[in-house]
This record gives sequence, C-alpha cells and structure tokens, in this order.
Amino acid sequence: MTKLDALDLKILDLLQKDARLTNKEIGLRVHKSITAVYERIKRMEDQGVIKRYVAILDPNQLNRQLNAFTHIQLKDHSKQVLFDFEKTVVAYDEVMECYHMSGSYDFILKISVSDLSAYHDFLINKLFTTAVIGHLESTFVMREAKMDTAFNLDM
Amino acid sequence: MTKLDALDLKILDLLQKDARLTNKEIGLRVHKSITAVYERIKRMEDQGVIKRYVAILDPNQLNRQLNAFTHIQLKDHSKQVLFDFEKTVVAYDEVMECYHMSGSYDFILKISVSDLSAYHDFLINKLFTTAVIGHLESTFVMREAKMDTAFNLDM
DNA sequence: GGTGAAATCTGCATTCT
DNA sequence: AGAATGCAGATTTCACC
Repeated sequence: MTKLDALDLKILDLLQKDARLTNKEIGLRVHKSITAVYERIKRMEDQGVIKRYVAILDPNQLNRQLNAFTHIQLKDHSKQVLFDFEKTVVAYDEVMECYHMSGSYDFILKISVSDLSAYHDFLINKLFTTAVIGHLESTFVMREAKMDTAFNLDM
Repeated sequence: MTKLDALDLKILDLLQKDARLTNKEIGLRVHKSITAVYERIKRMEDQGVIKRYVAILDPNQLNRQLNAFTHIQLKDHSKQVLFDFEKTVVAYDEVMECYHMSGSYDFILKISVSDLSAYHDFLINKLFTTAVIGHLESTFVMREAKMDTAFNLDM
C-alpha cells in the first residue's frame, strides 16, 4: 500500500466531485500526461482507495422525498441479538444507512421512503417484527442542508 | 419533466450501482441499442434525475476513520439564527451531512474526522464558536453496517 | 421513440526515455 | 516513474424508420 502524494490527492479530489472526468481533462488540470493520470488512478483503484463509481439520483423524482433518522435501543446486547438485528435491517430497501453506535442508543438508521404512511408501514411490517427493540425514536428530515460523499483532501 | 418508465428505472438502477458501465454494456443488459441507452441517459441527466457521478473513496485510507453523529438543539429558533447556523456548519469540511430535523433536536450532523482528538478540536474551534447551541450530544459510529447511496427502484 | 453507421475522442497496452 | 504511439473501443451525431 503506497502512500498517497499531493498529486494523488488532487486526482482523488477531482474524481470524488465528478467521476466522469476523462484522464485527458484531469491531466490538463493537474499538469500531467494522460498516462501519468491513468496509472495513478489504476493504482488507487487496485489499492481500494477508490472503492467505486456511482450515479447520484434525485430522491424527489424517485418517490423518496421523506428521510428519517431512527434511533434504536435493543432489549439486550448479546452478540447474537446484535448480529441478527444488523443482518435483518441492512436487507431492507428503506434502510439507506445503518450504524452501530456508542452512547445512549445502539443503532442509528437512515430511512428513505415516499411519505409518512410508508414510514409507518416500514415500522409496523419490518422493524417491529424483529422483536428485539427496546426503545425507538424517529425524527424526520425537514431540510437537507448538506449531503456530501466527498471528503476534503486538504492539500 | 417526462415520467420515468420501466426501462429508465432499469438503467438508473445499473448506473447507481456502477457509473462506469458503458452504454454498450447497459444496452446488452436491457436489450436495447447503444443509442437508445445513450438518449435516455442524456435525457435523465438533463431532467436532473441523475444529479451527478462521483467516486466513492475509502475513509480509512484518507484519515477519516472516525464518524460521529452530533445532535444539536439551538438556544432559540428565530429564522436568522437557524439560517446563520446552517450556513456556518455546512461550510466546515468535517461536516459531511447536515439535516434540519423535526423533534427533540434541531439538527443532526454527520461528522467525519481522523480521531477523537480531531473531533474535540472540531467542537472547540468550530461548532462551539457559533454560540447559539443550547444542547449538544455526540455519538460515535463503532461499526458502519450499511452505507448506501443507491435507492431500490422496485421494478 | 427506435436503429445503425460514421466521426471523433478515450482508454489502455506497449515501448521508449 | 512519466511521455509518446497506436489500436481497440467508447461516445456522440446524424440520417432514417
């Protein structure tokens, strides 16, 4: 695993903002040849620094305009219960993110659905059927002020 | 704004999992010509259904291995205070996501830093300088069980 | 809305430095 | 390690169904 230099970081910075940039275009911006850019990107893909390339879609045009954060405390914390709960919830389409947390609740889920009624259905038909939930608190996103996948790669 | 049909959804589904698929490859999978695929993607980019293409990087190789969710209650809720707070925090590099919430706290921030010491610095030097914070609670991600940007486009 | 072919541009392997 | 070359293959436009 080679260390990343300033040029690598600059290339990553461009790609995490726009994955459709061609090597030629990147080369122009970092003042390197196409080949140099190509080889560095290839190396970083192989290293796993670049995990994948994805298209970001507009939730509003795909009927996913309601986002909720669901905070969950389990009834008990045996390894098996934690494992099973995690395995079950990550399989649900509505669950975009699932984190096992330190602190006063065990899990934070980010849920993406069409409306409150769909969220209700999700709770009743999916989450509550796991039966290991001790406490649950739902809060809803009124406004998404920032939602970024790109890190600042301070250069 | 044209409505999306089943073919559009299928193409979106492929692209939100792998933005590097060629039109040829997509065409093979949806049984359409390269041009048909090309035109539909172009239309959906213009419509804003496809917002952008990004590279997803590995936080662990970029010194962002600690994620926290910071729950914030403001001291007061005048329009100006809310607006200023939002404007300030979204500008911070450590803040990957910022949501204005309904319920018992006003904002949830997803913070991404290198370690606890960096999180401490972020609180002291950045968040607490806004001076409008009433209550703040930090919880830390111990395990990221799921982190997906792709919606299920049930077809 | 769809197709197929032509033109142009990129990706990627090879070779040279 | 990066630059130059060249071919294969991709994107994009266009004429037509």
